[in-house]
Amino acid sequence: MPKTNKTGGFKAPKNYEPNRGARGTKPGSRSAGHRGYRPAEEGEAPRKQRWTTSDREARADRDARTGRAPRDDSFGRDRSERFERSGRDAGARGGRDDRAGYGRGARFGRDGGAGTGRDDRGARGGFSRDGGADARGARRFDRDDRFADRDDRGARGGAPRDGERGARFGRDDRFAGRDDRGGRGGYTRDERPARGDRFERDGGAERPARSFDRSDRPARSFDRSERPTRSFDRADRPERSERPARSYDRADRPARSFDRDDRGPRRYERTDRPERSFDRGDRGDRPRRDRDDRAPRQYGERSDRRGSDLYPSRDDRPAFTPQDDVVLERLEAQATEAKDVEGVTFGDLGLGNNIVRALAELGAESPFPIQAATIPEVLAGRDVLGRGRTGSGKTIAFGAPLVEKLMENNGGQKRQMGRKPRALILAPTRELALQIDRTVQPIARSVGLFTTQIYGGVPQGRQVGALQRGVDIVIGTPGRIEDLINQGRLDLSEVAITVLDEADHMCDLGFLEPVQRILRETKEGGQKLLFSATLDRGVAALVEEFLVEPAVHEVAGEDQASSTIEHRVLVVEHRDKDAIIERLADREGKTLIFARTRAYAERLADQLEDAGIFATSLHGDLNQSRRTRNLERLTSGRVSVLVATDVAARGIHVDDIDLVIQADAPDEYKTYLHRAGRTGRAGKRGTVVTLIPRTRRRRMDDLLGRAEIEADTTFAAPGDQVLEDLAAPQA
DNA sequence: AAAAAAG
Repeated sequence: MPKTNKTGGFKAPKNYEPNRGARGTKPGSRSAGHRGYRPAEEGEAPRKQRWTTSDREARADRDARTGRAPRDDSFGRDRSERFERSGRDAGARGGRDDRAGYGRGARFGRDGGAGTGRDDRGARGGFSRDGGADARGARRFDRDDRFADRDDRGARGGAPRDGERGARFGRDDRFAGRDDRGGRGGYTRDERPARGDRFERDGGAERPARSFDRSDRPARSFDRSERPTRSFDRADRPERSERPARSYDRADRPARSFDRDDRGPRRYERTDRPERSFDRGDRGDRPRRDRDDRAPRQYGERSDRRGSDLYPSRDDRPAFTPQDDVVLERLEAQATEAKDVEGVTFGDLGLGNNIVRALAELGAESPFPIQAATIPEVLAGRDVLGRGRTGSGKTIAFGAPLVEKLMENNGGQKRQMGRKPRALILAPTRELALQIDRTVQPIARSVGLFTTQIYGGVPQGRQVGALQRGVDIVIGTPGRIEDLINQGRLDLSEVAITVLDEADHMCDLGFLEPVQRILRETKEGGQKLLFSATLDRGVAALVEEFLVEPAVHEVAGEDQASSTIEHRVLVVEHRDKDAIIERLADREGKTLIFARTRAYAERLADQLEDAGIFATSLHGDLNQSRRTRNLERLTSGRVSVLVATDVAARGIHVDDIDLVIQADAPDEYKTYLHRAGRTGRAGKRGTVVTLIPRTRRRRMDDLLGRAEIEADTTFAAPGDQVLEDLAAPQA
């Protein structure tokens, strides 16, 4: 057996950035406290330490407090030795050490890294280059040629792609590499199944559960009794909207639909939730199964419970202390309805002419409800919590008044060199930071203010340069911002307005503390704005420390029922999963596929490409330039399918995605809502298809219940009509 | 599991 299969050894080193190593930088970080740290041996002098001792202490301290696993130094050392052996590029990967556990050793351990994967293609193409641009260019052509070729190719049979197409060298190599890796000589493409075999092992997360399942057979016979409904369901599909098939499903949760009708926009105000206790009791009947089979779920549920009050939780035990109750109360939102803002203009809300014009140029002629609700509050200087469905215009809701306020407080000292930033916008992903800047920058420019992006994954030189010239609004991600603060290159002491986009995500474990530290750097008494599509008590830690009597706003009637998104759940056999995804993705229209891991996202993208579908991937194993480029490919329509991890789940806006496929179901209902929010934007129709194994049905039902989503659940196998229907373009 | 930090 190949030694690498556990870590997905065929995966390419995504962050390999050949241009860095080519400059002759030293390999890997060697400073104490870093993963690759190795005390000087082999007569090696300690490397330059970029972080100060206090930085590292702070980090160690934080790691301890967040319960992060101690760094695995042996692994790190092992790896860094490999890097050294490979004799290049290790320096380029420095900062990524934390992520490493991920098949990195495997990737490099084999043969010094050459020729094992996609990235190396590019590397090989540009090995002699001095700058990354060439390499990237070469790679792009490589890809594009491949697409161009595809049409000519007709059947992608076993015809080996020979070297006659120089531009595609990478591809061929990749397969060669794969053979190697699998330890399985010279199969042709037709032998693909072998690959699936390996993948199955890879996706084996469900495997153990399966054997358990077997002992749980009662559940299965139950399933069987449901089977007939499958054909029934299909026959009925035209009237799907009526959801006849649901009725049997509903038996679990009778109160839900009732509840729905009853519910006003302020869902969280409901105090009686009969169905919940019912649920609990039901579960109590099978304690054993819950414990053994679904430990992770219990965990997930718990965090939901703790974190939710804008969304109903299915728990009626007294889960909060009096102190929590205060927070709960503070989070009660004022609901604004669309009709409340009819005829209101941005000017009416208090924005100046320049800004109104800039907004019009961005396509925002009149304010959306969330904007009408929050803009006056922000202008009045209040702290604001804003919740609005994805795509409801949150960026403008905070961006426009923020600019207006900065302008008002300009005090005549405009555009001073090296002036300190006066506003900060934090986002959880780089893509989102970029996207926010694309909206905020034109607004800021319209009144002569400057923005800059501060995020990782790119050289900091330009960012530092911009700061030295002086900017008014900093937009970025926590890591680099904190880094620059520690370097003394970013001073937030004049920041009077701070915005947290996707605030609840920023409060997730691991994100919260950097965010808190950053907020503490900002001006005391500064205004704080928290926005998200799913804003719940998870933000309490921030609210308590930083917000003073915040105004809480949401948009009335913005629940899933009024959404333009249709939700479907497909129960599939694991072995069919890839084929089903392939069928669903082979369609007109833009499709976004979510996978749980980077490796799976990459593999799926590969598979789809191999099937002749224009697909690409987006995840944290790609370097930033490729992340940006791949996202742009979907935006521009050069590919129609993007396979992404949850890096793309929140906030990312791409026009006209009409199908979202969840290759792996999310663990949290909020994740579901955010992923689903990538489609059905601006009132357009969209479909969300979630693939689950049958063992996950109940868990999925619970999740949908928390998200207040009604979804049809059907069994599906390759060749089923339901797949054709779902793949059909949205009307 | 993923995200976010290394001229």
